[in-house]
Amino acid sequence: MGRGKIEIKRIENSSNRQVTYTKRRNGIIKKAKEITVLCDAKVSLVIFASSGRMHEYCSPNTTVVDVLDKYQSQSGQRLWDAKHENLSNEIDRVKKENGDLQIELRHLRGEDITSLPYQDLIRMEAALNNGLTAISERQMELMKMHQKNGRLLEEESRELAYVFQEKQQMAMEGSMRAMDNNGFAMADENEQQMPFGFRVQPMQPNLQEERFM
Amino acid sequence: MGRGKIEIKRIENSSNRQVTYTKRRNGIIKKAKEITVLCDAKVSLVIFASSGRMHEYCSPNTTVVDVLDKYQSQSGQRLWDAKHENLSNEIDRVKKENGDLQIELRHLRGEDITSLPYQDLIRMEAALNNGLTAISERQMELMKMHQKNGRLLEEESRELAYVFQEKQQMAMEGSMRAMDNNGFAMADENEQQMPFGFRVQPMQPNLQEERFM
DNA sequence: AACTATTGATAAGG
DNA sequence: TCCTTATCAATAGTT
Repeated sequence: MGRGKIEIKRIENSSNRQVTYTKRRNGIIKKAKEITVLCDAKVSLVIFASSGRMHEYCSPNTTVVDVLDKYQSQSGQRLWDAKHENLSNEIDRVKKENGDLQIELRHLRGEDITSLPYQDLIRMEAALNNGLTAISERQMELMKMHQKNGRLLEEESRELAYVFQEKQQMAMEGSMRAMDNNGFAMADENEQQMPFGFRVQPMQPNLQEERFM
Repeated sequence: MGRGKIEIKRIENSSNRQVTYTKRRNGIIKKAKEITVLCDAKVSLVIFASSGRMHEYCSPNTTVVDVLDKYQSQSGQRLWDAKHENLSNEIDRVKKENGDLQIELRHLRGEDITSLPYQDLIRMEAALNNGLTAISERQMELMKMHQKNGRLLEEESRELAYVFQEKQQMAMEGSMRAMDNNGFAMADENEQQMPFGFRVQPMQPNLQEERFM
């Protein structure tokens, strides 16, 4: 289709090749558009020149993704499953990590601990005590700061006293309750000692602590 | 190019459309092959008939995936990303959840708490106390079971006693230390009360507790 | 599916 | 790069 017949083999002359590429690329794209309209077809066409430049055609009302989804399902080839798999694996991994963290948190909150071995209970107790120590010290710090700043007003002082009293009260009750509930008979020589420290019952922070900050 | 000119619009006659589709599809694929050879181009061509049947052409030594990877990088369009946006979003979500859980755990362990408001400290203290109560009670249970099973041997009994004594000792020391360290002067009317409960220092589970399980 | 008149695409040249 | 145009290729309608 031209001034002379040509053999279908690589055009060695670079500029001729470039010209032919442009002409034929336009031709193919035109044909693609025509078959789309004439025959109700869906076409996805991507062409790269040897230079690397890209041109594409995709039927209207479609995306390359749509076409390739259908392509994938019909060809049986997996186009993006490999990529997909990586992401899925990472999700699974992070979700598992998430689950472990949740379980750890639940255990630290005293939930679902009946299945834990004694050893773990000891470890958790240590960790919890550790955390409580740090928090208590931090609370102390905060209050010292308040005092130094002279912002501990008369009213606040009374509220603080109330909070402490409350805490102490709860701690006592908690200890009593623990004894009652467990009804554990100590060995003779340790009868008067309270095992595992004095535990307070959890409290709701519905008091005026907010006013300290 | 035929016995008569045709308008480029949908061919209403179904069998005509089917015939034209086949002819033109072959034509396009032939052109694609030719430009591949003549011009060193890479082509990915996927065509769907309105019937749903698919035909494709892809340059030799290439895959559709290769071509579309290049397509994606050059077009700036997101081919896979669109597919994977949901997955990516989920990863982000789960990772964030993960981070939050990690932070919560660190806080409960007493780490990075200096930035926390007083209110949160109170809440955490409550949660930790809650957990300790549950764990203590569970430890009690386990020991009662041991006793009932008659498996609390003479030696174990002595070890148990030792452990309790140790705990009690540490609790006392912890309280003293807390007072010393904080040096917090209580309001007059609360002088004799210990704020925030008695905190024991963390302990290492290096004793003989393991033998209980 | 094959044929062929006709249009369309394009190679080479300007 | 774009236009021209002779020539070849694709294909519409027919058989």
